[in-house]
Amino acid sequence: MTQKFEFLSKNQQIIYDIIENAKEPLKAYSILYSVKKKGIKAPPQVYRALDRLIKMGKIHKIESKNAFIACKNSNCTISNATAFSICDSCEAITEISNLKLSKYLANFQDDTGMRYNKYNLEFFGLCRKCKKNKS
Amino acid sequence: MTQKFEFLSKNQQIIYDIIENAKEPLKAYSILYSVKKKGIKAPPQVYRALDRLIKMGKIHKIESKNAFIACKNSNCTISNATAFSICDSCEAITEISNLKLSKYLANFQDDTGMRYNKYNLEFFGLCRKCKKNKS
DNA sequence: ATCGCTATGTTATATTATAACATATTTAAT
DNA sequence: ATTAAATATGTTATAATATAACATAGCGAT
Ligand SMILES: [Zn+2]
Ligand SMILES: [Zn+2]
Ligand SMILES: [Zn+2]
Ligand SMILES: [Zn+2]
Repeated sequence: MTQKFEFLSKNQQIIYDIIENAKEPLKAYSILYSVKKKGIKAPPQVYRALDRLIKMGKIHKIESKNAFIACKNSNCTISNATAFSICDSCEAITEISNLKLSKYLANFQDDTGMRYNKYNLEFFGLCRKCKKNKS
Repeated sequence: MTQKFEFLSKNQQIIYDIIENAKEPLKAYSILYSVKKKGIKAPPQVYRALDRLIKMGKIHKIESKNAFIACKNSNCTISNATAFSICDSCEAITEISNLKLSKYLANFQDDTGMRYNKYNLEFFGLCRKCKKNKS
């Protein structure tokens, strides 16, 4: 297992498990609802865990959806370079793990010469299934 | 003037003018506050205008900041391909208009062969000024 | 044992965004 | 000009997302 030596606190572990086992990105309040039975009762508890999991690179936030997804990409445990594929029809979301793309973007500098240490890219289109259904 | 032949309704024009003249991206409720004197009183009026301006490509939403910025990039009046540079320190935000980048991303296909008709990219780093101030 | 740091618990509130419905205005067809 | 459809606006209420502020608990290092 590519298990990094990073400990999760109790709440962090509870919340990570839920996100990790979900089939789709989860919203903060849906997470809150799921963890009520585990004793986590209030939004700050959820948001604090989310913040830390993001900083650790264990999860990412899909900004255009306000939803959280577990990182399946052992490369980006630093959470500073993320790319997602989002289907406009069924909302299926997957993390893109493409070395050429990440290299291209990590090395990108704009016309003023500014360099970046972090990026987030969200692609939208129709996934295979939805494209088929339309044709 | 590269004035496109697209009419803005009264509220759309009021709200576009404010965003266009702002030095930085504006939040919806700060726009609402600014336009109270023009008779726009409620959030839905602002959000509706924002939605339509976005669809027209006249403005873009900075997803990571929930803020709205006028498009200065005559290319992207279709709003389907956006890239921004965001300074982590002073929050300066500018739209990146780089032909190589936009071509690369428009033609990108992931490992499953999926193609995209829209993307949004947000780069983070330190702008020139902030980098200087740190050194 | 005490200090400093991190995590947690809790209440209240701030911020962002939409639902739902009524009315008005514009556009296009008859 | 009359009507119908489509678009835009006005209005109230509420939903959804996120943070402030403060109190308490746990834990590791000196
Ligand atoms: Zn990842
Ligand atoms: Zn799909
Ligand atoms: Zn633009
Ligand atoms: Zn700066």
